[in-house]
Amino acid sequence: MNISEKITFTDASPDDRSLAIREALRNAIIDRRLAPGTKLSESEVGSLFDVSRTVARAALQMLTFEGLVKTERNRGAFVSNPSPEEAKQIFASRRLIEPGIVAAAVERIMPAEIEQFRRQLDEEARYMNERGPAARRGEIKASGDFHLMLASVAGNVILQKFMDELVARSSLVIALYGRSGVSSCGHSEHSAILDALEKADGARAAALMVHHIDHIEADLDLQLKQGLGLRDALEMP
Amino acid sequence: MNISEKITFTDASPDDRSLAIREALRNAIIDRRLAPGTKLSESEVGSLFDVSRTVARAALQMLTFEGLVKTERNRGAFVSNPSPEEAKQIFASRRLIEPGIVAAAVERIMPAEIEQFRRQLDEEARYMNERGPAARRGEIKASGDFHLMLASVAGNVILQKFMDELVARSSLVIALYGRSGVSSCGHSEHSAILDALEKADGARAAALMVHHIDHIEADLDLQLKQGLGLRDALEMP
DNA sequence: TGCTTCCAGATTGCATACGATTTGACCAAA
DNA sequence: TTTGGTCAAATCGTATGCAATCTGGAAGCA
Repeated sequence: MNISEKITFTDASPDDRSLAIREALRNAIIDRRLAPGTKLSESEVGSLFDVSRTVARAALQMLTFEGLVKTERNRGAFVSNPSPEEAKQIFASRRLIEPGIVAAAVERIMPAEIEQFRRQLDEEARYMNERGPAARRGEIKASGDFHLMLASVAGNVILQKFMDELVARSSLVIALYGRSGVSSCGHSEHSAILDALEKADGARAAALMVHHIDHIEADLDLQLKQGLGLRDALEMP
Repeated sequence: MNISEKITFTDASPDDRSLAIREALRNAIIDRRLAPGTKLSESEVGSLFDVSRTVARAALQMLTFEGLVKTERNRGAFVSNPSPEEAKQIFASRRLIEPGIVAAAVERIMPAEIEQFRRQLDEEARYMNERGPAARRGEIKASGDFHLMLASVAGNVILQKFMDELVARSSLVIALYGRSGVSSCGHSEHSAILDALEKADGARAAALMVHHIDHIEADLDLQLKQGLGLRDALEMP
């Protein structure tokens, strides 16, 4: 395992260390530092973060709930290896939820937040112009953060949680099935959405969002993709 | 605590007992046998189900993730006491998701499933005509099950999980803020939705669903409601 | 060689032990 | 009566130990 970002526990999180571990693993997964299928053994995670198996286990359980990790009884936890079917469902869910989110965001967004979005887009652009895997990771992360910021502005905590899950799982899917790594048109589309937001044009923003999701999904190669996991293949009648 | 429905572990669930406990507690909560605010101590839950705190804790953690239980550090777990604000967000989420679910269900529903829905509606009607708290509980449960069946037919596992959470939390909200207990018009509206489904009229089914959700929410009294919990009141700036 | 059997190592599932934190009661003082 | 302080009981957070299960490879047999 290769989790460089060691956590200083006493620092940011005086309590609930399992939550911090969950966050660290989450970041590692959506950053692709942990590849799908990687085994996450309780003792290994525990010793990496200097905690007992108990708390490592709690973190893994949380990730399992989010769908980022799959656990098999008596075998352990593995980074999820979403099937094409799963991928389609993830994007179907997003197509359903995100237009509503931008519509809500239009009603509530404040000038200061628009400014924040602009800065976010600048960061996206910076990563886009850089080369190398680190920049790619940064780009994926930043792109996801755009959607999460929207959810945050929309002001519905429940939808925000759903989006947290959907965006994270999308990152996994893109890592697995992405043709070009990141759809390069993503940035300009984000930009267009923000423009519509600024003009308080909810209908347009929602429509743009649907197209945006379509484009992301269109950049995937969801045709059975040789692998399929072999184990999953047999479980699928 | 008053959980009559003792589980026979070795029976239905050879594995993962925490999952069974979660299910039992879930049912107790959405059936209102466990009132909002009730403390769910780890040791108590554990001894009730004849398991150690470890597995009881896991069950409570799952329920916390679903929003049915709130845990405070070093204090324990309590049945959620959703605020009016939370309630509004729950229904806003449902208004966003459920129309899409019925639309998807229209595309995939099979005759056998329609038959199943009819039986479900019959059961709803039976409870509706009975009197007494047990019938009320049955009615709430059956009414929620209708929505869950729809999600199941829609065939999107992720949305199904979201709906699981939303329906369960809705039950809690109705228990807390429901004016008439159950909106009596619910049954006929379910019936109308099913008719539209049968005629494969997706647009109409979706529209009916939105109205249905509106009606459920309209039956709630979400005006601050005296209580507010005192503790929550201070945490809310 | 190829196939089956069996055992050792590793890992999880679960229970329990111990320290830390909170709570509520009791008692004293104003 | 009310306020404030101290302490014991209860409960949670976490580590660890043991049994059950799975895996992989070595040995045995055809």
